[in-house]
Amino acid sequence: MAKPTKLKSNLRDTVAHNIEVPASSTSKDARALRSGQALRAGLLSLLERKPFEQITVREICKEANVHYATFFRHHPTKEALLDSIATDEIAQLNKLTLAIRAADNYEAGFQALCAYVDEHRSLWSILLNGGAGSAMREEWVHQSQLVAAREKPIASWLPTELGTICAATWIAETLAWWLAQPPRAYSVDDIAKILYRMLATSIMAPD
Amino acid sequence: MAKPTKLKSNLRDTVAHNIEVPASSTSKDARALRSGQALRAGLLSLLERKPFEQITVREICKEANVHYATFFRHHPTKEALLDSIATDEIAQLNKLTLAIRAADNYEAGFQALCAYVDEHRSLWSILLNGGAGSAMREEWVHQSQLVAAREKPIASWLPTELGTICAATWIAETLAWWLAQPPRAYSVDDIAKILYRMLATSIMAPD
Amino acid sequence: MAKPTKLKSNLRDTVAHNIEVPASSTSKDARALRSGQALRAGLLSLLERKPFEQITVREICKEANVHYATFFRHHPTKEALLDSIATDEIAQLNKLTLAIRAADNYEAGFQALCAYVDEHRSLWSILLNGGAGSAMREEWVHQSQLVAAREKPIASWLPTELGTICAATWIAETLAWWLAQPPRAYSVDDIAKILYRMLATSIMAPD
Amino acid sequence: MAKPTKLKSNLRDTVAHNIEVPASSTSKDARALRSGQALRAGLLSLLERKPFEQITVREICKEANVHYATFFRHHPTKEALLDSIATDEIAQLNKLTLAIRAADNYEAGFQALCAYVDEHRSLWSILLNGGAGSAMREEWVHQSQLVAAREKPIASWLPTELGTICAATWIAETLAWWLAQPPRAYSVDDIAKILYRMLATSIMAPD
DNA sequence: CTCTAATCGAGACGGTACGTCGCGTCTTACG
DNA sequence: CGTAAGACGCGACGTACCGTCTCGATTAGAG
Repeated sequence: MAKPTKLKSNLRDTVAHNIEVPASSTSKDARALRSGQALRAGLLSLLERKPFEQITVREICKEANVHYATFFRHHPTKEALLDSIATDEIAQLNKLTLAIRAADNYEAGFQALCAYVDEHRSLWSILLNGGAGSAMREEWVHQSQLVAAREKPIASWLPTELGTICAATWIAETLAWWLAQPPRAYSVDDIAKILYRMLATSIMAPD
Repeated sequence: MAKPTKLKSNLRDTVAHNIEVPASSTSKDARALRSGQALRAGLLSLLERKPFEQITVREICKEANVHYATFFRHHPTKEALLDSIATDEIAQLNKLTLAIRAADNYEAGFQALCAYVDEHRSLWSILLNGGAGSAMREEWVHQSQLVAAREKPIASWLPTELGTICAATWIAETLAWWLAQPPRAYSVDDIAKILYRMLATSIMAPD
Repeated sequence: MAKPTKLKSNLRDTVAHNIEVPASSTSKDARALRSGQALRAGLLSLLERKPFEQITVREICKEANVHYATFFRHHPTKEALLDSIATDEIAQLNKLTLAIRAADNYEAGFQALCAYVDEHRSLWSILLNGGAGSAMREEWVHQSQLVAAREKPIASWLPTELGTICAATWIAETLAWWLAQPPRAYSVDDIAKILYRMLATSIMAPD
Repeated sequence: MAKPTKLKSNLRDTVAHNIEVPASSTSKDARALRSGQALRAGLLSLLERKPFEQITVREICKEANVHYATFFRHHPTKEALLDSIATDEIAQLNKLTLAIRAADNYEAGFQALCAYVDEHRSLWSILLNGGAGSAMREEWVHQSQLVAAREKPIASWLPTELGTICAATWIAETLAWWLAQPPRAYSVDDIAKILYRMLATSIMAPD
């Protein structure tokens, strides 16, 4: 059954837009770059204050000082903008997440993951605890599924797909909780240890 | 930070409606009951086919054969309707979920939980995997937090709040995954065992 | 070849509107009537000041104190509104115009025509000399053609079709010119005589 | 009262353009000439198929294989382009039209007029019966008025101004009708005779 | 036969109007 | 005389052209 607000899904569902070709990636015009970045910043700024669904394209444009029509020259819909913001970071993070399994040293992997998030604390705080939290979680699980599909299962007692879901969900939720705590309540080490212990004793536990 | 699509939050955010007093709870009129149930059934029916945000009040009314204006005599908004559908079931389920901790026999607790869901398979399939999945998950976690706040922590190495989040999320995700599988692929027993193994050895484990 | 701004043609060209059924004719709601009349008056008022093509639906609505979306609940396009204003009057006038040929007394026919226009001087002043002048002329010729097609030709030296065009055009142009003159510069009688002399001795003259 | 789509009026109404100086007249560059001619041809080609108002600057450019921005280096607006196409021809034709009154031999004058139009049949077919028909008629009457203002009236029973309007309108309508007929249905001679007979027996008739 | 300046293609951008859609309120007229 | 039907104001949606404005890349035509 369709996950409603999944970013990728929404992206795929968008009908053809006849306007102009979105210039998101290939543009070399300095103006286009400035507009694109302003829109990103504008959306992130709004996500600190209100849920994504209540954010209007017009609001993003006003926040970014970019004309309404210009928005659609960059992104076919506001979901696409959120996705283009999120995809890079999620992919980056997912790389670390999945690297954990490949590495011999799980603990070091979690350590790297948490350190990375800590370095981009404000951004990830918005992404996970801001107005797009649930969309981000879904996208996270989705991307994890894609990557995990190419790996071999771990615990035989736990269906691979479900295992991936739980692992991804667990990491995302933990990080979200962490970022919602007072600044220095928990160190990178603390969280890495929690993550490790939880996964090692449950999902990754041998049969 | 605000959870965006949380049902209760949305409910609380609704501004005053000058129309008539919502008849959802206090009404004794037979017609009002019939309308209320028709609206519930209508929304559930639509949730099987499309995401909640894309469902229109007018659609619900058409599905329920209820006049548009009548909808607002029962619920101030469509979120309120979804909430009124979900709250009861979630509370019911949450009672079972939390009862697991109280019970001496964890496995029996999970068994009861899964059996209950299995009995209401089609409803829960819609709620968890239908168009309101993410809202349901958030509401679930939210209610779990409320209940768990009154209990005493278990594992000292795991912050209580995070433990609750993890337990609620994992159960919800596991059930959602289960309900998305082919009808009889996994038995009530299978899922209960998985849940037990996942949770009992980690969250509920002593320090 | 297609007459571009012909009102009827534009009407026919309009694609399907999915909004709600236009309530122009059958509505009994007092509010709908008030909106409809306000829109008519608004357009006429604007036509005194600027060409039809430069008039915007939004302007009409502002002038009429009617919401933009409401416009389309009455008319699929601004051309349709103009048409619904014009058709009645043109048909009325055309009846008189064509009646001239049927009557024994041409002069009396022209007299009646001019008297009618004089009675609705301000309206016709707007229609013929306002911002919709050329559209009105084209519609006039068009309707004349339709009616004349059912009559038998008069002067053999002049192709019927061309004769009709000429008659309709001349009458329209003469009336337009008349209405543009200072109020009492020419009497109803003067114009009736001019029309009679122009048309009776040429178009209606036998071979 | 303002004639709405009159080309000259539209031209006069255009606000200052800060772009570059229009190269239409003063340019000697071969490239500029080529662009200018391509735009003229493009507009005429489109006018065969659709009304002027529905033609887009971008369409003209695509038709002419000229870049959009280049259009404005030649003409401030599409009306200006149409005007620059039409003015020459109308002036040419008007010269012949007015020459009729000066010449002793009216019939020869009409003959010359019709012959000229016949020679440029395809162009005038577009101008009069194409998508800019009504604008052309209005411009025609307008120019006729300007020239006629310097002449002395003919028939005392007919106000000069109205006489000019009717004459110009009559000629324009007749030519338009002629050009809309099958290629060789009416000869140059036929039309010249019709024009002559109509005007001689009505507008030009002595008191 | 350069080289300088005019011309052009490409396209991002701010604007304004379009017509559609769903919302929630509120009036009516009907049964 | 209460309720359905639905007109209405509202405001966001996404599209379409508009005309302005950099930019480089050519390509004349004057020195």
